[in-house]
Amino acid sequence: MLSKKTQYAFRALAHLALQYGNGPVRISSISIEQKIPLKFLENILVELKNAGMLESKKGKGGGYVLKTSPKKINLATIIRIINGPIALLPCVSLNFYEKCKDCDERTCGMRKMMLIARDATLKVLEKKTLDDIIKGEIIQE
Amino acid sequence: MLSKKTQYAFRALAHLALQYGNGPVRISSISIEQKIPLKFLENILVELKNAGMLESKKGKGGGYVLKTSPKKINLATIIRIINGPIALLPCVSLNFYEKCKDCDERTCGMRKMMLIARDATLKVLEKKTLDDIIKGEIIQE
DNA sequence: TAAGTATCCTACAAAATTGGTAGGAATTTA
DNA sequence: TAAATTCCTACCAATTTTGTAGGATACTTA
Repeated sequence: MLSKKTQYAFRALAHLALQYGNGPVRISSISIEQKIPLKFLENILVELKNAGMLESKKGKGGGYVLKTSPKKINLATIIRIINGPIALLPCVSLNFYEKCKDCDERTCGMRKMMLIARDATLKVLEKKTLDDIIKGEIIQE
Repeated sequence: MLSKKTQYAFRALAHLALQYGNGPVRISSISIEQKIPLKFLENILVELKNAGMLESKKGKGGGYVLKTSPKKINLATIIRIINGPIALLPCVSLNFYEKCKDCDERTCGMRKMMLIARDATLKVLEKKTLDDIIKGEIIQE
């Protein structure tokens, strides 16, 4: 399951996606509108910035902006930055690979299954973007 | 990611799958051959038993046995017993559903994406079985 | 029925992770 | 220089994970 932190990250990014093109958005306004603890949100946004997903500006008129179009930011990338591996086992992770001990990868049956599961999940998460999320939000009258 | 406990469960179940039809297998022999801490393994096997996946017999000649054929035990079921939800968010979980606050499910774009991801993952995990795991283990000469 | 064998139950606890807070430093704008 | 805003370091409480300890319960055999 995604951590609460990751869910906050998604909400914050969706917020920024809706404001894309309108200049910097302050942490405090994201915090209030999305109901995310301010100081916790600070940490999250800095992480996303260090990972290259956001740009920031300090001082008056400052805030955060998506570095690229919401259409170019896929969900797998976001999850990897804040949550970590998407695969179910370290030994089948593309970005966080770790060998498991007491197991020969050539002969490990579990690994083979988890590879198939990972590919199925990734196919979705790498295709869907922030833009798909905000398009999914139906505006009520 | 799957917890270590879940990985132990898989190893123990694969072990039992290989012995399927040969009568009860003692915890201690699984513990030794699969290198799983004995007392921890006890807890895991009791959980699997209480969930209806295993049968046990006490006393001499006792041990654990798969209740049904390895072909009928799919990976999603195992994960749910020991690890919990497979979905990435509680609000898209079939077996561990929880409503998320501050979000209208009819209009939540993130939920829609996570539903698609869940379905893709489940399609694999519900189809693959313990038997697929042991068939995947190539015997070396 | 007694001894031996094996699972089952309850409780505890160390270590790691998660979720969050505090306070101030650095930078930008006016 | 003052105000606004992000950025950095450190800390901390709650929860989850990964076990361990010790004995109770049940079954088998003699």
